[in-house]
This record gives sequence, C-alpha cells and structure tokens, in this order.
Amino acid sequence: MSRAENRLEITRAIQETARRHLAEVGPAALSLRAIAREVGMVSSAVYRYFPSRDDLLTALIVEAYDEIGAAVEAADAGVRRRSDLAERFTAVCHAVHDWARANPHEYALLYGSPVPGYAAPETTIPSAARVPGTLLRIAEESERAAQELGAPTRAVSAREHRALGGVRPALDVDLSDERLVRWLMAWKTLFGHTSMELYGHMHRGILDYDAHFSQVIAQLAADLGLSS
Amino acid sequence: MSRAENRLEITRAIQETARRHLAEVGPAALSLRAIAREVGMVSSAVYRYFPSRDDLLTALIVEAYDEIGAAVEAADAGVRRRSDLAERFTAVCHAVHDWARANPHEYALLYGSPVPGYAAPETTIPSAARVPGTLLRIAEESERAAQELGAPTRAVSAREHRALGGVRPALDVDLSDERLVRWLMAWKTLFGHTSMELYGHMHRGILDYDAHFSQVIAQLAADLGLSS
DNA sequence: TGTACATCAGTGAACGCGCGTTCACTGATGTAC
DNA sequence: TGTACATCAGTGAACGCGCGTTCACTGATGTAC
Repeated sequence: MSRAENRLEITRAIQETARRHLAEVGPAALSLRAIAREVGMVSSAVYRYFPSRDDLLTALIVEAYDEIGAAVEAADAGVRRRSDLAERFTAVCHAVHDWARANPHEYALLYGSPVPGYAAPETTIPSAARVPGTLLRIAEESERAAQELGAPTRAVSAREHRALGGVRPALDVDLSDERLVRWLMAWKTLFGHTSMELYGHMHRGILDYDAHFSQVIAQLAADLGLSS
Repeated sequence: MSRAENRLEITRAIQETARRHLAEVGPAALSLRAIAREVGMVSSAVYRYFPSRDDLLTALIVEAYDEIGAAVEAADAGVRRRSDLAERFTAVCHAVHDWARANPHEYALLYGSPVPGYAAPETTIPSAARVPGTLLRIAEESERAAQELGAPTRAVSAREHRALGGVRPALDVDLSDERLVRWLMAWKTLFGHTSMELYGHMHRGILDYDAHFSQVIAQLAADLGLSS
C-alpha cells in the first residue's frame, strides 16, 4: 500500500470514528483525543490528517449535509411519475424527517444551535444547499406546469421582493415571488416541525408523531397546490 | 438583613450572573466555577444555593421561558382592539422573533439542540407552555368568532385526531381539529423561521430579514383566516 | 438577658478527570541520481 | 541497482488550561430555655 493510499485510508478511519462519536455523544462533546484513542493513535498524530478540531468538524458537517442531501435526492428520484409533484414533495419531506430521527445528533449539528467557538466556512455551502435545492426544483416544475398555489397567497411588495433577492442566485432557481415565499414557508415548517419534535417540544401534546407529521406535510402539499 | 433575606439575595446574584454568562458564552460553555468566581465566592459555596449545575440550568431555563412568555403575553395584551386577532397574532409572532434576536443564547437554550447530559425536569412545563398557550388562546377566540380559516384545510382523519389528543389537556384549549392543525403549523413555521434565521440558514438567500419575516407572518395570519 | 447549642454560609484543599495543541524526536517510506 | 537525501507518520512528553463535586473545617448567625 502506497503512502498516499495509506493516508487516505487513515483519514477515512479518523473521520468514520469521529462520525460514530458524533452520533453517540453529540457535537458539543466531540473530543479529538477520544477519537485518536479509538483509532489507536496518539492524539497529536491526528494533526497529520486534520490541522485542527474545527477542520474535523467541518468535514463531519459536509459529510452530514451530503448524507441528508443524498437521502432527499434519492427520495425525489424514487418517485416514478415525475409529474406527480405532490408525491415528490411528500417523499422529500419524509426523507428529511426520517434522516433526522435516525441521526438526531447529526441533525443537531446541521440545524441545531451552533457549536460554540466554531464558525462554518464557505466550503459547507454547496452541500448545505442540496436539500433546499431539491425542494425548489420541485417548485420550479410546479410553476412550469402552471399549477396554481393551493392557498390564497398575498402579493409581494417591492421591499419583500428585494428581500428574496439572494435565493435565486444562491440556489439557481427561477420562481415567482409568491410561489417562492410559500415554498420557503414550507421549508421552515418542515424543519421547524422536525426540530420541535426532536427536541421534545411536542411532548405530551402530540401523541402520534408519524400521523401528525404526515398530516402536516399533506397540508403543506395542498397549500402549495401540488397535484399528481 | 436576616439570614433568609441574605440567602434570597445571594441566590438571585448567582442566577443573575449565570444569566449574564449564558447570554455571553451560551449554554454549553456555562461554567459553575466561572460564575462563582464572578459572584466573588469559591466554587464550592455555590452548592449551598444550587445542589448542582443542572439545577442552576433548570432555573435559567424557567427564567428564560418566563421571559419570552411574558414578552409574548405583553405583546398580545398591548393590542387595544381585542377583537383584532390578526393584529394580536402578528404582535405575538414579532415578540417571539424580537426576543430571540435580542437573546440568541437564551433562545438556543430553550429551542435549540438540547444541552448534552441535561434533561429538563417537569418543572419547566408550565413556563414552556406560555407561548403556545397565548397563541392558542387567540385561536380559540377566532373559533368563537366563527372566523373561517383563510386557506383550504384538509379534513382530519381518525388517527390524526387521536394524534392531537394531548394538546387540549396540556394547554387547556378547545378547538376544532382542523383549526388546531393550522395553528400548530403556524407555531412551527414561526419557530422554524426564527431558528433558520438565527442559525444562519438564510444567509445570502434572504437579504432583508425584517421584511421577509413580516411577509411570512402576514401570510400565516391570512392562512389562519384572522381578520380585524 | 444571658447562655448553650444547633444551624448555616463560606473556605480552601483536594479528587479525578478531560481537553486542544506544540514540539523535538525516531524510524520508516519514497525519490533523484 | 545502489546510495544519499528528503519527506513524512507517528511517538511521548509537556504546556496550560478548565471543569463539577466532595469534604473537613471555621466562624458567624439564629434559637430555645
């Protein structure tokens, strides 16, 4: 095995162990020393592979964004009838929700409160954009198919229009303002719901998380005017 | 000053200092020793007032829930025309958003990822219920005034009905299932939006947070069928 | 009103632990001629 | 094909720091008679 191959393999081993620790103890308790211990090397050796703990964190964040992004894209792609936008939207939302419940600490790393002392670099942006990107591509198709929104939607003022100005270039989508706002709201509802559920804010209120989530997503699909 | 008075005052001083630290460094980095240092006592002395770090955390959580709860209730009460439910809903949502932006670390403590190793006791429930309680009381008034929902709303199945079964006893509200689901969605959208904004997920997408937030809340009010 | 005793606040040292990062060094792997 | 040198991975000790919690103890405040 060449030096370069070896390097790749060990880098991978470190990241895999870090990922496993992340899943077990959460982002805040992630310790470089503990990871090194488990990989079987002395803590200072890790510095040959990751220049600092923050770089390791960044790698984990990108990995997690790519994982949920891939899950969401696969869910979308799994819907046979491509024109069935309601089905695609539903599949995407359930993919987010399922992934979050299967990977609560990873979800917290991405969408929960920021890790103290850590600021995510620009590198994470493309991976972070995959979920909203997938959603808004469905929105585009809906607009192309001239589907009307399912709920009466307010007109967007000039100032509000300007506020939305960054979404189009960032995610490369072309949508009317009204539709974009509704889809952004759906996005927030989806993640708001997921966080509230995961962090226990529906405890004792909602007695059947699955049924309630399905209900909410179906309502969102209806509001967006998605039909098969 | 009596012993009891003194005790109260020092307890208050510790909690105030803890609160200030919380606001500065965030929940995860909150340190009992640092707090003791600033209050001017040795770290072990704090144990005369709070049996452990977790109890201090609990006190801070209750304090924060009560603060945002009071802010929200005051915003609601500040609307003169009590029948103007759109105005009251809007005021409440802006109160949440304003408080969150003014107190990001406190917001993270309440609604962000849970502090590792800490589980909130039942004690926090009544304070936590104030915000959703205020929202749903507006919902009740809307129902009593026979205002129709502003967006077509799906019928609730038997299973979905059962899923909602805990909300009524927990928050002591009486609402039709359809309206309740819409209000819960609004609640999730409000907090989802706030978290997404605070944690940087709208970065570069949304260029004017205030305009966009107002837009979203106005749309929620319309969906809920709130009128003045 | 004074005394004896109990309660309580706060001290200071210690336990036992963990962390991220730096640095001089060894020994193995790779490269150029 | 062999040698001299450069690169690199990994070690082990150390720096400097911080944490929550326990415990025996002192001295002051409160209480009962």
